[in-house]
Amino acid sequence: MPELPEVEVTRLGVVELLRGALVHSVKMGKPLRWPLGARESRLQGLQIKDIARRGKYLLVHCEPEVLLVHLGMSGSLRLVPFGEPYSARTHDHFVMQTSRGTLVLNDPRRFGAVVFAKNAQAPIVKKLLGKLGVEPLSEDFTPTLLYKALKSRKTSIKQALLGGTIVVGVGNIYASESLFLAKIRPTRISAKLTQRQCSALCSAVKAILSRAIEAGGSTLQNFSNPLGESGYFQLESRVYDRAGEPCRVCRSPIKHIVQSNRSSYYCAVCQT
DNA sequence: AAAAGCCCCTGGATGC
DNA sequence: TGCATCCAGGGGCTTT
Repeated sequence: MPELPEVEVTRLGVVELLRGALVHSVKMGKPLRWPLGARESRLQGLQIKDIARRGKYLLVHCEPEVLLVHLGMSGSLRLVPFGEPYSARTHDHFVMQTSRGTLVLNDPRRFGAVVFAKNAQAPIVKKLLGKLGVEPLSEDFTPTLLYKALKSRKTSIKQALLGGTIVVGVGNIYASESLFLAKIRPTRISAKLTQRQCSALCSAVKAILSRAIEAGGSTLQNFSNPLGESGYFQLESRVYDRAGEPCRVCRSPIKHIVQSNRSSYYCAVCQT
């Protein structure tokens, strides 16, 4: 579920309420992708100063301690406001009670993680965040940066986008959607993109991701924010999961291919 | 440095 | 109804 927009919507859904909250207790369930890296009791008494995001990681800053939260493929956070009863659900694997409410990570597949770091300079932080590319919605992500980064890559543009070392946050859905908007086939060799195409792709990524954030996080399934608020309208997919259906621009059937075990969708007429 | 494969895990959809 | 198979929004790690 979670690509950058969903992670950002998640962040926006918890940051105001949790800023300033004191951690009362932490309870881990089944093992997630990585161990917490500290005793649960080590988190007791921490005060949440802010919640930031880097790529698809949420950074719960307690100054100097940091909790890195990743939603993996199937994770979601929910925040039960203080005073309301928390009732455990299947796959709740991280439960943190605070003075403002209970923050819960629910993750059926357990590819997600909550990792404790003593401070922002800790080795685990460097290991997980150190090689990440630029933020797609920042001014750092420019056509020039993209062009230069792609120049040395022999892999397809779809895989380069997904890789996360050039630009972060573009997942499998939005990669297909961005490439459609930029009129570039997912199979195109990265190094062969022209400057003009890089410019179009850079703009497309920014447009697709920011639109999805505004829409409240679009996904195939219903996505609700951590307070359980639904009502977000579903962002219409242009190509993702639309194999055989008519292109919304030219009506020719959308193609489906597999690239390194991930599905890609594109219009063979609109995208070159 | 870059790229390709493997793996972690559960659940829903599909097909026999 | 039961069971096997395939597929799914991610990404770190190992090997080439």
